[in-house]
Amino acid sequence: MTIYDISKQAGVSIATVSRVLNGSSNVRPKTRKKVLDIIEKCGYTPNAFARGLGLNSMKSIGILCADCSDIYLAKAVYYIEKNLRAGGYHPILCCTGYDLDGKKESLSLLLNQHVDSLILVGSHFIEPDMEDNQYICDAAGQVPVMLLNGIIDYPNIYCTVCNDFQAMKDLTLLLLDQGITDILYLYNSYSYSSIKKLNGFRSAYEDKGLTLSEEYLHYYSGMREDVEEISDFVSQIEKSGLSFHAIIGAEDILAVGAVKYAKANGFSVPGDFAVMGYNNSLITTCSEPEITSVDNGLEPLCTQLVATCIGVLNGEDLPSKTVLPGKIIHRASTNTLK
Amino acid sequence: MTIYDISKQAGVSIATVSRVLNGSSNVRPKTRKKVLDIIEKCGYTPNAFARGLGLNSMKSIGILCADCSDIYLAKAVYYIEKNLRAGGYHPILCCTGYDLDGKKESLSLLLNQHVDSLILVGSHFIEPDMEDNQYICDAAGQVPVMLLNGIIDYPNIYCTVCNDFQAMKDLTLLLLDQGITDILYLYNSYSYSSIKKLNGFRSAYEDKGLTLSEEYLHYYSGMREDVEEISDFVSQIEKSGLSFHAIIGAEDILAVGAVKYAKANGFSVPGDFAVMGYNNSLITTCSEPEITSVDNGLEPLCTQLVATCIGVLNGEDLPSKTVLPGKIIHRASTNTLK
DNA sequence: TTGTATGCGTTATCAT
DNA sequence: ATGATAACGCATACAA
Repeated sequence: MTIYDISKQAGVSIATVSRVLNGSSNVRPKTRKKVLDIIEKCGYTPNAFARGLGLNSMKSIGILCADCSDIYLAKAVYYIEKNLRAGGYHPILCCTGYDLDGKKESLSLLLNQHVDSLILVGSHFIEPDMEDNQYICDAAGQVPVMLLNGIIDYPNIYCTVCNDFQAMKDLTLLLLDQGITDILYLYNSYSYSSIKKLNGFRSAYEDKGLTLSEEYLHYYSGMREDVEEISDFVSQIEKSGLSFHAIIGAEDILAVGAVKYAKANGFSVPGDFAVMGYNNSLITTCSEPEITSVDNGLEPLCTQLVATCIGVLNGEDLPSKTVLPGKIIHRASTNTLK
Repeated sequence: MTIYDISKQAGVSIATVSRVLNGSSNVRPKTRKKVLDIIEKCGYTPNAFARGLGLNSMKSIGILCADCSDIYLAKAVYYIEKNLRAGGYHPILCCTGYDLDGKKESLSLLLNQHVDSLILVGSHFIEPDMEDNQYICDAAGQVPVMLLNGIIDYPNIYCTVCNDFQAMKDLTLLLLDQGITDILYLYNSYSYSSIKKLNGFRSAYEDKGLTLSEEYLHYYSGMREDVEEISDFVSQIEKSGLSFHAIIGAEDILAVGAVKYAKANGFSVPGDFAVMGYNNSLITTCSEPEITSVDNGLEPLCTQLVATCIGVLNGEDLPSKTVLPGKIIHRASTNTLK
């Protein structure tokens, strides 16, 4: 069933059928109806490949994410997918893994598929060494590139980010304002966001005229989702002689591990120390007590990103950087709700 | 940059370039090298749309899932994506939502994109009323359809499922064998898997010659991921006068809610009652105590499914139904580890 | 082993 | 308002 079959049955040329299909105004209403009726009757749909060849686009968008089974990235993919679909685009998903080579290869794979645009989900895509981001800039030479929670200042690259710096700073200030200044800070990544958060943490101390001792900063390099291992990690830190009255995890899972540590060692949260997480994911409410966390507004972030993406594809001139605020969600692991 | 440019530069015809590109053996090594060198030099890659038009395939596969932000479905999508990529296929993701119309529309969308095959992720796709599954059978008329954790007996539909019946039965027997027979069973779906699990639960009682009172079966219809609401739900049941010494959640989140209920009301788990979940997802270890759960072998399930998918596309004759076993993971919420 | 010619199903540019 | 026809870039049957 092709456009020729329809044109024959309708007694018109394929050009007219094509016009009807694409909503061209230059078609007599009567002709349009006749053609539409036949299309309906035959259940005809245009061949997407041929259409793609002609238009040089299949309205497909490549979504790159390190690991779509990650609870946070999965949510991002979900919102992005929904918005893209609503805009008439087809998302092609590619989970790249966390290493650079995998990302490069995935990106090239999608470019070969002739996607209309690329969406890079998560700050993990921005490497500290700018040279390692060159492949992204190169890609931007072919199609517009959207970054979620990452910044690269380059033509045809559009960034949508949460103000993680400010959110983490506010979170920290909540504790400092209560006089809690010995805060154990746990992080597990050197990604763009992670660095922003750490800077926010530092900045809170500066604002209060306090000096932050580096020994309170601890990088966890174990299994991402192994709560037990994280708990042990905290235990090690405590045994090394460090004392603290709060723990901030740069990601929720670290905070969950901190609560586990408390339970395992008979400490009370927030009695003996407060615990805070980041991302406001489901696991903050699975924990006991539930964990105060930052909602970084993933949904509006994704909505904004896709709007920019589609806008750019439509030739609109849009700002290359959008920053949205985070929001602190108070729960029982802290005494911050006043 | 097209195949014509390459052919000119190499001084051969486009047919030869095409042969080189597609690994045809009938090319003189010298010619092949010359062509490959030029391709390399120019960084040429064939146009995917034109290729798709000619071959009537872009090696793309539609992945349908109700909600890829669901912790379990996200993992499934992850494994499936990985295996498809490894097989040289491109996954087009479509989150359908849980209602039938959304599923139908999504499926038709992907079919219009001319995917080579469809993968339906999760038992939610199988409606109790077989008539409602007709659109899936219709789709199977066009491309092979793969079902993860669902069964439809129909030509060109291939099913890969976990033996949820047996796994839930085994889980229940662990309790019955300990003399715990008043088990509160929580479920939140009437999907294919959910029914299988419930049947497994019932069957365990039958095997032991016990009669199961229907008042122990409770359907939770609230927000999927609202732990607080689930906790309240259990509280209501208890207040209605039902007494129990174990709670089985047909999904982990229900078990997490059960543990919350215990904490909120001063009960000890597993002292006052045991708690069991299903899916062995991350949240079982975020809970305190950690929750005994069934690992339904999602990774091997997905690997098997994709292997079948690619096999079928290659014309192999493969079984239309594969059943893999689940595995109980013992944790502190039960006294079952002997 | 290599080249020629045709088809794949559209869209778009001309004419009419 | 409508029709004829040329791209679009590749694969492939057929010739040589």
